[in-house]
Amino acid sequence: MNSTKEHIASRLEQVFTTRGFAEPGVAELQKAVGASLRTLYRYFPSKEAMVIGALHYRHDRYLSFLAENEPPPGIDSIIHLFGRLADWMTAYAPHGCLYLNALTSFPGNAGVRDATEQYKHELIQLMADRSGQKSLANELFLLHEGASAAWPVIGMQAIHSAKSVAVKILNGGNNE
Amino acid sequence: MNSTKEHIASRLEQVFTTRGFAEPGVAELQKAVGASLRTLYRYFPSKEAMVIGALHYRHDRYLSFLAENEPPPGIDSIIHLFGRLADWMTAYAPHGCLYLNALTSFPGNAGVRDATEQYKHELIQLMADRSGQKSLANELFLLHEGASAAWPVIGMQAIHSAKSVAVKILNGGNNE
DNA sequence: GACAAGGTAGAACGATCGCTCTACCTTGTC
DNA sequence: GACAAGGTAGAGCGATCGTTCTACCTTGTC
Repeated sequence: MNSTKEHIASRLEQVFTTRGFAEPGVAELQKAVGASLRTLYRYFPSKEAMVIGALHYRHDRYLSFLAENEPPPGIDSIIHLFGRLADWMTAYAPHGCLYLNALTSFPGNAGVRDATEQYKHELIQLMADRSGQKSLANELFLLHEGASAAWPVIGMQAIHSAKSVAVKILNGGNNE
Repeated sequence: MNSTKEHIASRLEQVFTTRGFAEPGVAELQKAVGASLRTLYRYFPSKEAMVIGALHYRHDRYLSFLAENEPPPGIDSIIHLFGRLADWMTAYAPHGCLYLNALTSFPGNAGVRDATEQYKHELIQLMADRSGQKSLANELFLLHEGASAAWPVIGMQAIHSAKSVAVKILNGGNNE
């Protein structure tokens, strides 16, 4: 990705994060991006492309954010993951998970749905790898999504509850 | 609420449920409602009012749906609740929780935020009452929100995981 | 110093948006 | 049978939407 495009994607992510997907028009996006309308459309030829570009940019950024100072697989790795999630939500996600937001704003959009599918599979795989317990991957993913989704409603309590439940099921031994 | 208004609210809920909040314009809402534009605006004088009207209508409907055949408080009541949630999502919520959808479609809207706050508090109270364990109310609410939010992404697996985690923490004894 | 690549600024397009308005029809009441 | 209440049908408002376009300005390369 060339650097102008990357810069634009980064700004787009920021606008969608703070303003949602439905409310800002392309004029507002352009102003926030700081480039001309023509340049914006050169790299992202429609509003839909801007949305999907922002999602992919966020995904890459989130994965490397999670990986910082990552301990070896096991319960500590999951605790660390939820700690990173708390930092992420605080810093970058006032309105919750960007993917879920996009999906609910454009329920009929195929591009958004595909991007979300990919995001989901990679995260479930991540849960399996980092917990070391494949059978708990779905439950851990649910806790992750639940915490992100409930964040705009109950804030840090969402992460706290999710982490606490994660520890319980990881210590439970019985993997059902 | 008079019956015309109630009928309109019911149809509005249906449209927002299936089509989201951002995509349908007032013209589409009117067509789905089956009333004239003038009548629609008589009862809900703006699109925002239509959104909030639909949310309140859904809330009442959801609470009485959950209450059907409700067992006495305890673990069975929570299991029953997640069973009802599964039925609800299957029948009425292809794109997840209507409140979360509204909140993410209009992150800046005060009316939507207030309605969601009220919804949240009533559900947390419900969790406390039905589990009989006030200290688990937040965690149970998180599981409920997580299941609703993850539903469009992983479907019934979301409810299954949430219910299974709920049983684990209710049986765990240690309420942290 | 000609030229292509890629940038800015912003006018203008047709379509659609939320919303208001006029004109008329039905129904129940006195 | 006059009248108010509340309904339908749908044209039309100004504003905004996503998108395209023209016109001009850099910058690096041959």
